[in-house]
Amino acid sequence: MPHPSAHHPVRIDGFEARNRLIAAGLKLFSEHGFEKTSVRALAQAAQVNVAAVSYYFGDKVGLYRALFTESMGPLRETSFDDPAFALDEALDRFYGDFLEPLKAGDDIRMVMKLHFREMVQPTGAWQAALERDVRPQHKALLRVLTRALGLRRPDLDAQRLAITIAGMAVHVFVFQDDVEALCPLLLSGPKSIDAMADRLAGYAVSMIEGEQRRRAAEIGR
Amino acid sequence: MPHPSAHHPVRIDGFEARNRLIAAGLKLFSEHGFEKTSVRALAQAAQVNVAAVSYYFGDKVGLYRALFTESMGPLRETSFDDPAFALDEALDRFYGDFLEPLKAGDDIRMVMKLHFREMVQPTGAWQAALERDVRPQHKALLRVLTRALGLRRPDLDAQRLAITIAGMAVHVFVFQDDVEALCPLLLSGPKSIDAMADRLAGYAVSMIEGEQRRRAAEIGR
DNA sequence: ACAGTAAGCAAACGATCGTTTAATTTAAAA
DNA sequence: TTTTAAATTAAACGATCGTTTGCTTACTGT
Repeated sequence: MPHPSAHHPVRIDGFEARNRLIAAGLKLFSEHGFEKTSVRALAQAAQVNVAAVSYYFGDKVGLYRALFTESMGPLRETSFDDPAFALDEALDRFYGDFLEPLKAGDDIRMVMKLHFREMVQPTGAWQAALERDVRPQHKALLRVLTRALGLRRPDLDAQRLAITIAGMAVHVFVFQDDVEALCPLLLSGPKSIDAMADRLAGYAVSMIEGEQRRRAAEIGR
Repeated sequence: MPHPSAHHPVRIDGFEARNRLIAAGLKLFSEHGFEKTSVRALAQAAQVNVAAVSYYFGDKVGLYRALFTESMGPLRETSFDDPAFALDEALDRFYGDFLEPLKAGDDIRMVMKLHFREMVQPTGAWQAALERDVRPQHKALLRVLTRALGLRRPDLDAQRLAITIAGMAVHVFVFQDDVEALCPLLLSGPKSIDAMADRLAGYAVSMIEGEQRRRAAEIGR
């Protein structure tokens, strides 16, 4: 009775229950977290039997891992660190790409919420995603910054800048709900999100220019 | 057999077990979250009987609420928005005050971790703390910004700035572990934290100056 | 010394959890 | 139609959860 993902099943309609479980898991896990979502609640939301979870995914964490990896879709190509880009162009692309999923439907928003929930409550699935998705983006950003600051290798202050600039993008996702509660107009609709990405890029440019001045002044004295 | 917090108990040594439970709860809740921390694990860590939790706090969430409010200590006076301060002074104080708890012992760090964990996994205790602690800080920050931008009332772009500037401080707390994993030197020791607060204030100043220029250019065209 | 009360404890309670079992239904292959 | 295996189901499993129950211990005040 192993779940059929190993030896490909013949039946097609059986995957409908599987898909419904994925959808229900995405909704419930992102809403209430992994621990507070019971298998029975998942089954009820997906309108399947309780046993379907272990039947299709082995166990509860199997379902979690499956929707965590499957629902993320293909990894977007990141190329904002192309030396051909000016600094503001690169940052425009960085924030534009980063916040773009926010404009899509609720599904992707739930996936994002799941991911960033994992950062605070690591269940193990995050570590893999971090190494594969976040680390390259961070290193690319660090490359852009070292170039902008005229460094050969990133130093501690370049790291501080990179962490902060990336953190501004992350912040929009993580505290999405709080932000919307505080100021609903700030992230409503694609227009507002584009504007936010625009502003964030502007902020980052200002920060980098300020850092350039700070370094110049520090060398001067 | 109601827990003695209502009718103040006479015995003193009984509070030792209570204090140990608070300490253990602070540690375990901040490490593993509320759901994944069992009452038995709490009792074992505090070296008390399982029944002690309901004896002293009524139930598990009673312990949680108690340590959530008690361990936070007296609310710090926030006065960074004094009009007498220059912009950079105000922001220095803002980030300095905000990050100062990071320099203290592990206890306060755990309290902070608890608080920001609540933001992602609200258990209800957060909403009260948000209205009482965060909202005033945010409004004060907004006051500083409207003054710096020469506005009469905060507009959408001022809100964007405020959210981002505050978010940079929050980010340090929430992703403290990830940041330390990525670059251990960035937040180790009071010196590094002071430096981080210093840089963040500088970033914020740069952002605000950039925003001033952006507004001037927008009016110009 | 003795009564009164807070504190501490082992044990058990009922509920819910994730998971498994065994039997039945369904539908494609023979 | 018969066969075969996947899909689905109700029921139960063992474990763990938060909490409660009596009972014993230790201390205080009269």
